[in-house]
Amino acid sequence: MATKHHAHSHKHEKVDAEDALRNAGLKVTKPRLAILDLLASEHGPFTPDEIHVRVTQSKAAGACDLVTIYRCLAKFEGLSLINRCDFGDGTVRYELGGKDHHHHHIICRLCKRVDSLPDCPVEDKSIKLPKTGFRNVSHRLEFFGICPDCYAD
Amino acid sequence: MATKHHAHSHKHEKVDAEDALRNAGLKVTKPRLAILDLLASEHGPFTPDEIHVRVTQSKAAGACDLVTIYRCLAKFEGLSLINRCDFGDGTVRYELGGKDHHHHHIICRLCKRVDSLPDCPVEDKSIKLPKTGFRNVSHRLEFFGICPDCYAD
DNA sequence: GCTTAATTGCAACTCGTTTGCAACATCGGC
DNA sequence: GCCGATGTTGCAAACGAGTTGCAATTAAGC
Ligand SMILES: [Mn+2]
Ligand SMILES: [Mn+2]
Ligand SMILES: [Zn+2]
Ligand SMILES: [Zn+2]
Repeated sequence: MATKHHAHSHKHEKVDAEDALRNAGLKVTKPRLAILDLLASEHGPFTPDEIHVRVTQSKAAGACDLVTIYRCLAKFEGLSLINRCDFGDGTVRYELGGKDHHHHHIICRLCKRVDSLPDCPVEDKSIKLPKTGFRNVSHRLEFFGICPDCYAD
Repeated sequence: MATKHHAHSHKHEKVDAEDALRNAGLKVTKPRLAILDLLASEHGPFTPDEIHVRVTQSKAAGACDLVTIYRCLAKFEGLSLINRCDFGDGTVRYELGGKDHHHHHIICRLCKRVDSLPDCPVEDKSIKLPKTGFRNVSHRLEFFGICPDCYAD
């Protein structure tokens, strides 16, 4: 259930991103491919600024404006191509996402390192949510602590 | 375990807030009392702006600057007198807090109403946190949904 | 190729929050 | 009660992530 190949393409790494854009009804542009390629190659999550720096430095796409990064990310998020993470530190972060990529993170309070937690404890253990009368309930859950590297003092 | 009375005070409603400030080593000022009184009388949580409006309108304390609200809230939070809530909507909120006031919220995506959930499912059910090697782990958990009032269409 | 609609760059803007600094109020000591 | 040291406040200016208007550019369909 992956890796569909275009008959005439020689750039295999980009086929997935191109397909994703075409399927979403978006035009295939250099900045968009570069963003999707970055997020596919590193889990992140990355801030728009970090994405901008990396995309601009990458040979693939020449420099592009930060505004373009913001606008692409907004589009991608609206189409559920990526997930937005908010760790409450004044900037947002993005990682590749979609339906079945729901997961959570643990962030080191000192070095800010972000680890992804593979399982969602809310879904897994069917935590008893107090009956609130709310419908269509989703959740946001993040953990904070001191990572092994940082408590080696 | 509450309601210590100052021998000479006639303003009984303010004794708690005054004690809290004195115990924290902070000077007792009108804006600080007004903020603590507000948070003691309504659960909130409130944005700094909302606090500013209510404090300024309250007869108790004359107008004070928004900057003062921010500075008081920062001090209070540092001393764990209040808790900061971040619902990811571009502004922060505060409610009375401290050690044993840990709880979570469910926010309506439409009308933005905030309900407090009395129990913490993470602590209650000792959710098996994947062994991350992190120490001193805390968490942030919020729920989002459509409240009963809003899905009456 | 040509047309049209989407995308981009640039500059200006928004808005929550922070900071510098001088005026001021609180508190402990007298 | 007054006084001085220290903490607190108001005002204005700055900050920074994110947004918006608009003209120039480019991808996509024919
Ligand atoms: Mn992740
Ligand atoms: Mn609450
Ligand atoms: Zn989850
Ligand atoms: Zn909890």
